[in-house]
Amino acid sequence: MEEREISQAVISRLPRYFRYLGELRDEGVERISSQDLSSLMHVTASQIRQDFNNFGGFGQQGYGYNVSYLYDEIGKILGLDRKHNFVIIGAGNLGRALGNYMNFERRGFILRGMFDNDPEVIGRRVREINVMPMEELESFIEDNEIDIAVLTLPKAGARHVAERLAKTGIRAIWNFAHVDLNVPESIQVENVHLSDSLMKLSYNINRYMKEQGKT
Amino acid sequence: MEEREISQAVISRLPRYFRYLGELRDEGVERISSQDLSSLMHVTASQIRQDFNNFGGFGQQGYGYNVSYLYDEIGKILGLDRKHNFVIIGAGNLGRALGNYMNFERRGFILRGMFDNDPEVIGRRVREINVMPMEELESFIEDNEIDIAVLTLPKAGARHVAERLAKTGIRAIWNFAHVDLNVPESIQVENVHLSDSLMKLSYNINRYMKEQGKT
DNA sequence: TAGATTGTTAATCGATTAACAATC
DNA sequence: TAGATTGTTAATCGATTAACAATC
Repeated sequence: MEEREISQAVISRLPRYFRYLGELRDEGVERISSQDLSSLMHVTASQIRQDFNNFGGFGQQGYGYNVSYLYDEIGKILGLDRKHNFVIIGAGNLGRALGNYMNFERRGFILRGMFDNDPEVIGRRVREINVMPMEELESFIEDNEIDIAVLTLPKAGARHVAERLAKTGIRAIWNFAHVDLNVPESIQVENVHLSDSLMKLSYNINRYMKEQGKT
Repeated sequence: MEEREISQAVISRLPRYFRYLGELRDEGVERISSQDLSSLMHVTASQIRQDFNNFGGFGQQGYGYNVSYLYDEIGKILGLDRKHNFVIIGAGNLGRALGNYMNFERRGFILRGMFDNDPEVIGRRVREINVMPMEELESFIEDNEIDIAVLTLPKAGARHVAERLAKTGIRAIWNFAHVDLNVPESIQVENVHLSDSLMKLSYNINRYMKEQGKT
């Protein structure tokens, strides 16, 4: 039924719907029309209906969408009804910050281990997790059914680690390093290139200043 | 000359070009054709030429593009030839991690201050910066020509702080909080919604598993 | 039943790719 | 000059929006 290939443009919008529906649900709102949701989220009602219909009809004519039901369904589509074990590779500032961030747990993402090759850092505790040496990476992944590896280390290291990961049973890499990784198709990669994001911001600051200067 | 409105799709690709060109330059590569760059970056040569031509002709027929020149030009387009002072609001794990990250400085983004309202955290040092109380935010922004505010605090706080920021001379917000901010057009907002990114990853893991199960 | 609002088809818009003339 | 490769126009593709019949 839901076999058509869904475009990544649609996928990228799902978490935002999920966020808004969660807030509506918490406020006790029971139902919402695409029209009302559209003015709340500043997107067109048409897009909302198209997006939801990629996954089958979640609404009801004349009524709209049941907030709580829709929230749950989108959660399922996003796979948030499952548990995912993850490890963090690179226990520097960013790695430790992500390790300490508890909200991922709420969504079913469970931190199982952290790795680093700096003797200074190995053995340190982040919550109840000990930072382990890189040698133990592969065996730990196998033994603990790890799905996701979070890469928070410098460029060169990231490329190398990605190659090691490609040989394990890992399913996905959440990549914070400033490189594009080259891994088999079976491993999903999601990049968070913070400096790219900052550069976009920088561009837009400049653009706005120029526009003002001109008009 | 470069007055046409450039689409955000193009802008989003610029940092990636910049990254590849920087690496080529560091490797001593002097020139590159759109064809060669295209196979390196796994995009079409046509797209590369279209993208660059949004900003005027950077290449030369029969020759290609001068790597170092193109790198500099894209840097300028992104506004990386200027200095931007920034503050971090929310000195939790993520805020401190970003504060400690030195690479932003290399691109002209200079950390000037950090703020929090938790007495536990106020006064702590991150590099040479003292975490200040929230009361001092507005005056500090005025006195130190702050361009960018990085928001690394919980939802509710973020919305409130964004309102306060809207009344200052700030130019941009780099928003790590899981809310959409409502600020005047004159303030550029770039969102880094980490949990959205993680959900996308989760979706793609699931999708791949389903595809495998079927075929 | 009448009114509301979805699900879905058709129209539009924008972004990507292909093709090729211009030119170094 | 001949070959290479850009800059740019035209064609295609995909995503968004509009419109409306289906239906609760």
